Amino acid sequence: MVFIYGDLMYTEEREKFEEYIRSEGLRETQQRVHILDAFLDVEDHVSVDDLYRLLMDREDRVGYATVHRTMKLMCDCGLAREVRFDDGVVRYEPSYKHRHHHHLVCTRCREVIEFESPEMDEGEKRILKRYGFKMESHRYEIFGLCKKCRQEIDD
Amino acid sequence: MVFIYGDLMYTEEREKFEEYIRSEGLRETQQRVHILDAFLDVEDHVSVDDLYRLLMDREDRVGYATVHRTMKLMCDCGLAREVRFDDGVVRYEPSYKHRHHHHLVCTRCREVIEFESPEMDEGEKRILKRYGFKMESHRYEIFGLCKKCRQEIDD
DNA sequence: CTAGATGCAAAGAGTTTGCAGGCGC
DNA sequence: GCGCCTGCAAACTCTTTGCATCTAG
Repeated sequence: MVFIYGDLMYTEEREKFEEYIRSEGLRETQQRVHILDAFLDVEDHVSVDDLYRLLMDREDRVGYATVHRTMKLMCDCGLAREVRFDDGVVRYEPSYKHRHHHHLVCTRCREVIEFESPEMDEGEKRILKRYGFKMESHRYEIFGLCKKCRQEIDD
Repeated sequence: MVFIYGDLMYTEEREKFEEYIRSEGLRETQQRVHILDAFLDVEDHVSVDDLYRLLMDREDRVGYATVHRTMKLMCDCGLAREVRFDDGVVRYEPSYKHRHHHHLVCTRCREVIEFESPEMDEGEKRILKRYGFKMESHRYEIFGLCKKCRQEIDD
């Protein structure tokens, strides 16, 4: 995907964002736009700190608290989704048009691989039925060594 | 299970603990024993704060930091396991002789139901193979409404 | 006796909040 | 211009650490 800095890309996401802003009577501020752009550029699981640094590098000045507040807003409008791995830091991943998936997290190089598994979704349905549980969200994370790290360790 | 306060129960766990203490050249202090007993009594997913309060109620005086340090120790010796749900607090669950399982977490009453699912374990194996990933640990959590809460909401 | 353990308090790390001033609309 | 938003700093929450003191072995 070609990287274009600024407002040219992510038309659909921008529309969804603006629609939400309008429907809630909120305001489309420069900061919110910059944070959204940065978030969509990254295509990864980013912490508030990651985003803040990126924005500083781009000289889009924002406060730390604003990044926090804005990412919550992005979750509310369906563009982002919270993810927590095992280090106690909240990360965000794109949610719009991203199917729900799970994660393989390498404990050595910290790479995150996303996967889907229809057979596991089946198993899940059965569990929900068995316990009469109504799912709102779920997460499945496998921690361990990725292929590359396994090979490097064996050397 | 009959509740007996103090040192009479959990013989196997105590042995495992003492064996670990010995093998590492550590010390079997009153605090460690009290914390272990409290932890095993609870039979639930407890935070350090939960344990600390319980110990205060029992008038087993310990410091907050000691509970933290001791629960890490319990993880090292295989008697406890860390769990993180979606609120950023580390909880611990018994690990010894408890098969690995997953969690249904009710977002309304905070009840935690444990489940196992062989068919999902199968799916998992396939995923690991596909990505050449070596699993060290995993977790699967489903958040939503438990049966009881669903019914209460419908009323 | 003496290393390891404890308890306290202070420091960290991440997140949230209160409020004066700024800026969309 | 009104009211939401921002940025800062301070408050909060949970966890970790430094250090004098205590204690198990």
